[in-house]
Amino acid sequence: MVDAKRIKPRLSKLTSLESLGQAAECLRTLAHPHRLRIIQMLLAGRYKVGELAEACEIPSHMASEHLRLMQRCGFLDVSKDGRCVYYTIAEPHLASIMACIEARFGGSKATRGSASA
Amino acid sequence: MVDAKRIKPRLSKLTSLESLGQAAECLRTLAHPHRLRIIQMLLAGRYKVGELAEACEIPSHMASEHLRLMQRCGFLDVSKDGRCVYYTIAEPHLASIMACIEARFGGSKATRGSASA
DNA sequence: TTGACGTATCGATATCTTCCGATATGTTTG
DNA sequence: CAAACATATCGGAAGATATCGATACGTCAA
Repeated sequence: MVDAKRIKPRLSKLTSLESLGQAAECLRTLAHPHRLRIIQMLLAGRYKVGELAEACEIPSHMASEHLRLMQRCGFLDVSKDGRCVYYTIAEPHLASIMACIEARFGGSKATRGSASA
Repeated sequence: MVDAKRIKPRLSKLTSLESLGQAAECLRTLAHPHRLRIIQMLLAGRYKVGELAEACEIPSHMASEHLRLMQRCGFLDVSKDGRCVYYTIAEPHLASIMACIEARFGGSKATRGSASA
């Protein structure tokens, strides 16, 4: 081995740029303080749009837009009850990503056991 | 269930909007296919700018910009060797976040054991 | 029905990001 | 020294995103 090349690990297991593109889209959707808070709340309980908006200190029509964005990329599900609308977590991986984020940025301790990193 | 209210968990442990703002910034930095690939490679080995650029299929001056971005937000460290420049992972949490991303977006199998879905 | 309420949508604007070509810097080789 | 090389920086064009006020829609109560 003439080469430092030997150290080079299996590039074979790189995620395809296409998949990374999807991942990047999801991360961009995630990358907003109000949306992070919404997800954090939704991982912990059931809230309607107005409550989420209030917790984020934004008008509810803006919470609505954030929610629609996250719904359209598969993060959330919707259900209506009278004139109230409830969104729920649809993508289970959000829990572990949120755990990573909380591990790095303080906030809350792990919700219940099973924290990954 | 009249008492959906009962389910409301401690909002007390919400991460502050300020911290979520920082988290969002980091996520935005992460949210790019070429940057994700660069991080994935750097988590696995040592590469110079040109190699990273080639793996991302971009001109190296663009890899350079991505690297600078990630360095400025604390993800990477730099070291020079002759006319080559090596970047290395400076933020240990990147490993766990990358693991989450890989768990969700296929690409590579878990680095060691613990495969999820 | 009317009005109040909760949520959603629209159009415009301000801001940020990505990408590119051109060019600059620093390093090694001849 | 000059030329080749690896990397970095600059300026601008194109596109994406955030936010806002206005307004529309569906539901409930009187």
